[in-house]
Amino acid sequence: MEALAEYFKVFSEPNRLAVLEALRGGPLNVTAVVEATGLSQALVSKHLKLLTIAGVVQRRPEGSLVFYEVIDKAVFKLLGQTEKLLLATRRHQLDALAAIL
Amino acid sequence: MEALAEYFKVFSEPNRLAVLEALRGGPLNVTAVVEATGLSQALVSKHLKLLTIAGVVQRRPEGSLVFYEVIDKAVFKLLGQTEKLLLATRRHQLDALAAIL
DNA sequence: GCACAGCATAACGTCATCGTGATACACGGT
DNA sequence: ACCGTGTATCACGATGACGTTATGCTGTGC
Repeated sequence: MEALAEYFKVFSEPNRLAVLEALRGGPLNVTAVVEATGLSQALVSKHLKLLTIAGVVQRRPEGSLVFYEVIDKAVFKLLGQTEKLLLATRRHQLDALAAIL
Repeated sequence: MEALAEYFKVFSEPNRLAVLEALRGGPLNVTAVVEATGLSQALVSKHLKLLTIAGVVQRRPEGSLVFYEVIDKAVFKLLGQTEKLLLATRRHQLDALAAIL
């Protein structure tokens, strides 16, 4: 339960999700992620480190560049399913609201 | 993306997950959740409020008691799948470690 | 109408996380 | 060996979340 909450925390940050999303198409180096997301370099570096430690992403130095890659693309499936549940939840809320009004 | 991160944040707290877990079997009133989790009453109340606002849980006063119930049990599916992915991730990490040693 | 149980909220201290700006480090090219 | 690009890290301030203790509120039974 502890560990599960920690894992969820990894995905509970908009900028971190943006970084992940940038990596959906395949490996990118840090600067490319910076350009794709519009975030500061320091911030991207931090988030990538976190994602690496979390085991979501893999670090691969290549010459003077450092490429990052999503290890298990199933994370994107998780993101998708979570979004789906989120939408269903919003529907329920609207239904509940409609039942009152 | 914003909203998705917020939604993930709902599940990124051990005690909140414990509260959810307590509700897996069906509706419970606050005191019952307190007993099931061992958390303080005030804390349980807060987490339940959060879960309610998030649309995960539904509040239903019944006499002097207040029952809470998980609206869409699909959340438990989400928890399960996330845990599965977490385990797979751990496996990858161990594999990577083994490849080095 | 009172007392009590159940639940919610307020106020507070504490701690973690986020983002930034500045700086250090690593590598390749010249 | 030096410079520039790319990346990581540090130090800092700000913000927000969590948990506790204490107090309020609501409904029930006497």
